[in-house]
This record gives sequence, structure tokens and C-alpha cells, in this order.
Amino acid sequence: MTKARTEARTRRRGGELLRSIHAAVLAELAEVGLGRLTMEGIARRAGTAKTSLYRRWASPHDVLLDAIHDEHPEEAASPAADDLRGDLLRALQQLVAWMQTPTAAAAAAIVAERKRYPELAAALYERVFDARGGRFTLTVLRHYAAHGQIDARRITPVVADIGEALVLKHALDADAPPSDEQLAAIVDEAILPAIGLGLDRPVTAR
Amino acid sequence: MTKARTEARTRRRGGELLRSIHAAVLAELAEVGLGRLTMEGIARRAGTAKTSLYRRWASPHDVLLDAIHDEHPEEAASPAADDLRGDLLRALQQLVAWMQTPTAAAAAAIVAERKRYPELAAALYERVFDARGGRFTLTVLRHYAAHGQIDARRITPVVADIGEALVLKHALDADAPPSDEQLAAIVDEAILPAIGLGLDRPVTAR
DNA sequence: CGATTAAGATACGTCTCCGTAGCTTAAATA
DNA sequence: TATTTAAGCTACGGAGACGTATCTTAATCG
Repeated sequence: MTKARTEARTRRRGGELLRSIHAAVLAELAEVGLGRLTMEGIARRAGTAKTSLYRRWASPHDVLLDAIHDEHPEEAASPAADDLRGDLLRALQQLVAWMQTPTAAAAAAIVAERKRYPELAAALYERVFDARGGRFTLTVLRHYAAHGQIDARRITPVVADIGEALVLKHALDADAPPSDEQLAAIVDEAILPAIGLGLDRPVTAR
Repeated sequence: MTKARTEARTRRRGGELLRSIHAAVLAELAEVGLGRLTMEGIARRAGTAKTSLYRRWASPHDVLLDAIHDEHPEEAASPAADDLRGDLLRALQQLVAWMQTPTAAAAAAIVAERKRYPELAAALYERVFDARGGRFTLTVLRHYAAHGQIDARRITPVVADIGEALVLKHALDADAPPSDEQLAAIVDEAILPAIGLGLDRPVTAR
């Protein structure tokens, strides 16, 4: 008697199976967390056999690293027009969009537990954060500084981090990314004043 | 023959034992993470019997909640002198000091995994973040606004978060809290400009 | 001091995951 | 089509944690 289970007759190989496994490990990470990632769990979710995983990877973390490596988005930084405020806003919107990616969720989990799994964190920085520029608003700020529209001396490490830091903090506090209005407030009330382009009064009534 | 193990002759009870268990669960959390907290691990580390834990708590998370509840620091906000910059700096220093606390490490772990363990996160906010004011720089800003030294309309939610957000981001990026010089840069380059007290040129050469 | 309370020690069956072995069989390749 | 390659399936002993039960005994209280 053949098995005749629900698993049908088709046997996936190579790329198709690989993509399924990558999706499975990211989903598993989101559900059970980094500390409970397990070969059995990944195999279950991917609908494959544990032995097939062990043929390619030695541990759940190795599977995860491969998944992160292959799924990273790799989008370019925003090209700057002649609209500093709009470009800053778009840069933060790109950041928010990326934050809702499965890869970003995985990255957050890894960063949060970096003390426990330093190799994972190191690989993450190497393969994701360094690969994509990382810096969202900094790209914009440098562009306008290069064109003499803002004082280059104002673009300190602290100033370059303001936008990202506030988006991050908002996401942590509210458990949701900031809205476009909140992004605008970040630009108007924090970033622009820091580069010497503050308005005389708050833009958002409050 | 009695056991004569290293565990000596003294049997701890009540408060002493409880404190040991609280320390154990925080240490265990730091070492293995929230997803791998285990009654056996806590018992081992506290040098007590698993059965003694089950008599009081139903799960590792319950032990952890008790520990957080009892260990929270509860320090008061900085009293404001007539030195806005200095008070902001001191507020951020208080934040940095708290971040190095075991309770803060536990809080970070819980916040990072709040999607997975929402009851834990809820309890954390209730028992820690609400209990202590939470807001470090906000207390200072409100004080000076009340005394008319800064424009109250400038103190928006975004502006109130700038200091904390940058400290947090620095800690995440560098895996270490910011130094006093870096705190000063945060105050001078981000917070003060946002409340309309920016200097004409950057304070820290860079 | 005697009685009561709470902690320590041990043991148990059950689960889940570990990593590996062996075999079968579908898919790709020559 | 025949062969090779890679995936699926099942099973195993080992480890660690689960939650509970039982018994002993130290600490505390009346």
C-alpha cells in the first residue's frame, strides 16, 4: 500500500522547495521566536522531511541565515529631487515599508537577542544591513549638503539618526509603525530643526 | 546517611528564598531568553527544588512577573534646577543607568517578544512602565515650559521622544549605552534645536 | 517542647526535539 | 529509456523539560 496521504504525488525539488523552506523558517521565527526555532518545526511548516533539512543545514540558525540572505529586498535609496522635506518623508516611508517585511521581523528578533546568538547577529549585519545601505535619511541629507542647501557640519551622527530613531521608538511604543502624519511630524519637529531649518512655530497643532 | 551535599544545613524560607528565586529568573532570562525560560532552569539556578516553585507559581512567566514586580527601582524624576541643558543631560543619564539594570534587560526581552507573549507585555507596562513615570526628558521639558522658559507648543509627542529614541537607537546599534559625550550631543544637536533653542553652529566638532 | 508549616529530595510517565540510519521513490539527466 | 540524484518516510535511542506524587526534614510558631 502506498501512503496516499494528502501530500499528493508531486515531489518538490531545488528552488521551489528551497523557497518554501525559507518562507517556513521566517514564519516559524515569527511565531515561536528565535529561541524555539527547531528543525522539526521548520520541516513541519514547510511540508518536508526533517532529513531533507539536515542534508543541507546543520541547525535552524543556518536555515534562517540562508533565508535572510536570499530574501533581502535590496531596494535603492530614494533619488533626491529638489524637495528636502518630501525626500525625507519618502525616506522614512521606505523605512516603514521595509519594517513590515518578514525579513525585518526576523532582523528585529535577531537584534533583540544578539547577546545570546552573536554569530547570527554578525551574519545579519554583514548580509543585510551592510548590503542594503541601511541609512535612509542619511542618503537624503548628504545629497542636499553636497548641493549646498544645508550646512554639512550639521549632519552629525546624532542628526543622521533622528528619523530612524523616532520611527523605531514609535514602533516599539505603539506596536505599530507611524502613520504618514506622524512621519511628517518627525520631519517637521525633529529633523528639520536639527539641520537649522526649523519653522518658527510647530507645524502640527497639538 | 544524610546527603551531606554542598547545600549545607540551612534551609531558606520566605523572603530570602524568594529573593534568590527572583534573581535566578532574571539571570536565567538574560542567559537563555524568554522562549527558553524553564521551571527546571530557574530551580537549578536558585538552588531550590522544582516542587518549591510549583507550589507558588504555575509557569516560568509567572515567576518572572513576580520578579519584575518586586525588583523595579522606583526612582523619582530629576528635580529641575535652573539649567535646562544640564537637567536634560541628567534625565538621559538616569535613563542610561536604568537601562543597565537587570529589570531593564528583562523589560527589553519582553518588549521584543510582545507579539508572542502579550500577557507578559501587558503586565510589564502595568507594573513597571506605568508605575515609574517612564518619561525621563518629558518631566524636564514640562517643568521649563511651565516656567515659561520654553514654548509649550513645541513640546509635542515627537519632541518629547527625541532623547529617549536616540539613546535607544544608539544602544541598539552599538550594543552599548551612549557615553556622556554622546548624550551631550543628543541634547545639543537634537533636543535643544527641536525646542527652538538650537545654537547657530554644531556644538561638537565633527 | 510539640505541633505546624514550608522546603528539599527523589521518582515517575509523557512529550518534544535531537541527530542519524535505512530504505523507497519521484524528478532530473544522459 | 536507463541511470543518477535528491526528496520523502519511518524509526530509533538519547536528552531535557513537563507536571505530579510521595516522603523527609528543617524552620517557625503556639
